[in-house]
Amino acid sequence: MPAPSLHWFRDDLRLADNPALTAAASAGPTLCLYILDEGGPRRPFGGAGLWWLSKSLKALEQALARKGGQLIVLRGDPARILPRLVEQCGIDLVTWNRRYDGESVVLDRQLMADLTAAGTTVESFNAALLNEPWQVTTKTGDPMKVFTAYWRTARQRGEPAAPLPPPERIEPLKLPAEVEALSIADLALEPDQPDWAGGLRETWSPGETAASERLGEFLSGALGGYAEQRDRPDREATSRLSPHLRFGEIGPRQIWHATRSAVESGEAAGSAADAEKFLSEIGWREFSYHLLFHNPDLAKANYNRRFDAFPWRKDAVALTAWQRGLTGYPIIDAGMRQLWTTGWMHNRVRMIAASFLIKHLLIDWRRGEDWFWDTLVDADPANNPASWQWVAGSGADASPYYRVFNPVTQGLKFDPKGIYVRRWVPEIGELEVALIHQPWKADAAALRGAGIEFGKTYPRPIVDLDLGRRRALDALQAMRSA
DNA sequence: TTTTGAGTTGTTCGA
DNA sequence: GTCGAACAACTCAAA
Repeated sequence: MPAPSLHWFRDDLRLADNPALTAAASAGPTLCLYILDEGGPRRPFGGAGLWWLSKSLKALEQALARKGGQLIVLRGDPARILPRLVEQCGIDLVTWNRRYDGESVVLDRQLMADLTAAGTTVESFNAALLNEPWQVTTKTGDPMKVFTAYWRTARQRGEPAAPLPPPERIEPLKLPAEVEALSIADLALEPDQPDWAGGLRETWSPGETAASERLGEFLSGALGGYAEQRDRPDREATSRLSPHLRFGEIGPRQIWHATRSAVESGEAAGSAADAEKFLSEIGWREFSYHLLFHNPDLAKANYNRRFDAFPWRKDAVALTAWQRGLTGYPIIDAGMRQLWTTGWMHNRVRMIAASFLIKHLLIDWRRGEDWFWDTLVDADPANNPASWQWVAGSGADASPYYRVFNPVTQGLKFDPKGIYVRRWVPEIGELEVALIHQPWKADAAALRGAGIEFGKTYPRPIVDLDLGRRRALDALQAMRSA
């Protein structure tokens, strides 16, 4: 007896390895629903995230249509929309894939209770993680707090399940006339006036198909040498899968198995060591979700509460200079402009830029986390706060306090020829390699030759590195003795 | 309960 | 130019 079912898409905008969609589609005619969550307690998407979402929903709509299905889009508060829709459409089965941020956990739990009480079956699944956050524990059953121990324990649980194929066919459920579905364009997710998304369009292809192609290209290309090259922002040495993962256009089980089989069959360019390094990055994503689930206020509160006494500075001028890529430190300015233009920043540069804001400028990590949340296409409720707290030293597995990245040293080490800087900070591009990461050391002739006038074409450094470093170490001392 | 070894991503100094 | 040590002390995980 076919049961009218509803699959609620959230952070799982794909057909393959989507257990909740598969369950709904095999039960009977299926209403495929996306709700733009507005006005509820959940953290709203940033601008870059909304852009990606609009493209990803379009790709999902087309993919569903190829299977006979239809994407229904609504906007508003899911807690109000979903129960009414279930009643209006006579739905017997509601499915979704689980989310792990505190607000979503509360909302989903409440919805499950309400719908179940009203006589609807609700089934939730795991599409986002290799391991549920509660499945990896210490011997005493506590959440893990150290990455290496976490990842070792997670690995000992065995291979992740094999990914599911997409449903062969999705029978659409006819909507009653009183339900007014929107088009994706109605959501007005893309920037209009001004249209700042040109760099995003040039850089990215959202959607499940593109995600799968990206993984394939990575495995047969940049995976070779990944362990060594992944820190080089001047090269195409990373997977660039992060926004696809963020929106669930691809899942970690698919990545895991594709990587393993590509290496074993010899199709991949990389060694087993490269694959291990890459998969451990997936492990960091898992660890971040583990931390978020067990610490729902991860984006708001210091994981290590001793940092509540940290003497942050308020400095709107410096914060703006950092956001706009006008700090006078080329590697940082390059990263911040790459972020603004493409919605993405190389991970190594994220660490350098974050360390600079937190330590040299002494600005609260939450200001930086907010900015990344708004501008990153991969802004993730777990990865973003966990990584910022890690750099700040307030997070799990925190770095020693004296680990203050020097933007010149880091630039010379990871962008040795200045290729990355020249690409994003072209106004100093004529400087020779020795000066490209420290233009203030150029003499008058070199500056004239490169067409640089400090304060006009490019800023002087907004803070002295030695002063900034000492001030950061002093601040940590002050916090410790507070 | 106590003890012990270990812990993503660095910088600077001085030999 | 290269290399090792110091940086200062804390928490976690497991035996």
